[in-house]
Amino acid sequence: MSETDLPDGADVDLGPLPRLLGYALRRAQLAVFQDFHRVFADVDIRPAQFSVLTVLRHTPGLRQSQVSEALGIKRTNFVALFDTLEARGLARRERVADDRRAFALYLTEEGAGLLGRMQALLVAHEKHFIDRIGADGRETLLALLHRLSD
Amino acid sequence: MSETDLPDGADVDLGPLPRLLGYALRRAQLAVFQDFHRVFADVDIRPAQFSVLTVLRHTPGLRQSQVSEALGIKRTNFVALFDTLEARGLARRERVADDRRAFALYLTEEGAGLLGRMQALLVAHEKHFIDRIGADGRETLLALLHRLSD
DNA sequence: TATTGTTATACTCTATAACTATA
DNA sequence: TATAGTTATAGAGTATAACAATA
Repeated sequence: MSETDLPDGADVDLGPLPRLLGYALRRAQLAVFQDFHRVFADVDIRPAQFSVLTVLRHTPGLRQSQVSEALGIKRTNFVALFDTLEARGLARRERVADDRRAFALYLTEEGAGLLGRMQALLVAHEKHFIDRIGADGRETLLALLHRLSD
Repeated sequence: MSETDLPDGADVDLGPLPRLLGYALRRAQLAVFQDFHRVFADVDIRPAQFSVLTVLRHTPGLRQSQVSEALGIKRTNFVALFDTLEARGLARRERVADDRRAFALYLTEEGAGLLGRMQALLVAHEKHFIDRIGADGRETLLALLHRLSD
């Protein structure tokens, strides 16, 4: 190994960094998203895509701008994201009768089916972290996170 | 406004999404990083740059690979990041005597000075969120986050 | 042979300006 | 004039492969 007494990268003391909310949040989010990618690699669904499909199942017929704004995705970036879902046959755009500029968004049957099958993956993914902090820890964490992002 | 009864984007019900750890973490991290950018815009320092400077103050003389690995930054991406800090005169590379492949990294006096002045910004930034969740909430949150990112 | 730092490169995510078709 | 969706584009952030110098 090393000739010095210096620790290797994994053991370096980060000083005050782990006490900073932003740093701790970034590391935690990275860990959770990495697990998401691992679990959902088979179905080739990324977090943002999953969030869109989930919103459409919960509230079908929302307009494109409503979905993108609610999820914090710029409407300009939402276009390609939804194009991908549509090209895969998981969701579709439908013209709105009383405003021909707008699209109403829906899951396809295939999209609903895939989302249904993904619930098992989602449970496994969440469980991986509930096992670390407990059900109570999860509730506490969610409440604190919501108060940060009000 | 709209002719329909549909809520606008900000009021769309996201369904089960806010109950998911990954989603809640992403939204919280976004809120905190946006505040970081707002507070540190004047000094033109980004979160990753701040983390490097902070580690170098706490442990001067670490090798480039140690810093990048400890912070979860690929060594290949660390090069340009540190080049920027060096070009701004905030940090420097120094050849290591017993391993001429490696660089030891240090803050410059200017870097230490800037980091010192940034402590006030950092306190204001953290306070913005401590005001929302309380000092106890912060301790609880940090503990939970660390257990997620073990 | 392995490691440290580097370059080149590509892919995702995010952000802004400008366009179209409708309202 | 304003809005919904779109295109083009540019900047971050992140990932891999391959190289030079050194161990």
